[in-house]
Amino acid sequence: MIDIANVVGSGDLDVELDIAEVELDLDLPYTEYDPSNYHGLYVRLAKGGPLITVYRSGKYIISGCSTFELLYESNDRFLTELSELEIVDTNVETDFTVKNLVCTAQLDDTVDLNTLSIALGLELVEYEPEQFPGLIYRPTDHAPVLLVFANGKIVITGAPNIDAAEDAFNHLKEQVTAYFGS
DNA sequence: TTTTGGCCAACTTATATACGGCTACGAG
DNA sequence: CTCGTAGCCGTATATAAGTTGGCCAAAA
Repeated sequence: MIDIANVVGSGDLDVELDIAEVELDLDLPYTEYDPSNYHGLYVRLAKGGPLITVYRSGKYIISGCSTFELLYESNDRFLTELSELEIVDTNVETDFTVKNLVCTAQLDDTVDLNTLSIALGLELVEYEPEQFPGLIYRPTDHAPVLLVFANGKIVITGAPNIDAAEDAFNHLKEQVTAYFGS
């Protein structure tokens, strides 16, 4: 079983924006625009909620969602706010899509990461415990990258959808089972 | 030699994971 | 004063975005 920690999506409003003005027009309590720090406008619809980063080009990113539902709901609310200000049409098509999923999972047992490096194939693994305690695994036939920790905890990142994340995790489990036995 | 252009990389955000190092604070 | 602990930072991963700065080379 894997859990979603973060979902990231992006879309395109297809209009050039004066983001300083957009910040004023939105009149929301949790926005931030500091070009000396970063050129994107940060918008949160709720305190501590998902972050929407808006660019001059009209492209935007939503990150920090723990569910797909929250991601799409945030997108809808954001577009509603913008259409109420007549910045975009009510039925604007932004081609909003999920770009990255960060998930966590757990192996049944602890793992010796040095042994696992050999089992997975040294050319697909990065493991430098003095630099970072997790083993980094980039499977050949799976898009996600997996971080494996000695206590059996796993982080799966870079998946475009939940199936890709699950497939990558199942692949890792098969490798572990095949090499270490069940 | 100086200026200009092009290219690439870092920057920022969220998030889980965990380890070493550092700072700060409280207690003995 | 010293020791222990707690909390935070940097280490690394992916991804979208656009700007900016650095570096190198070529032209003036």
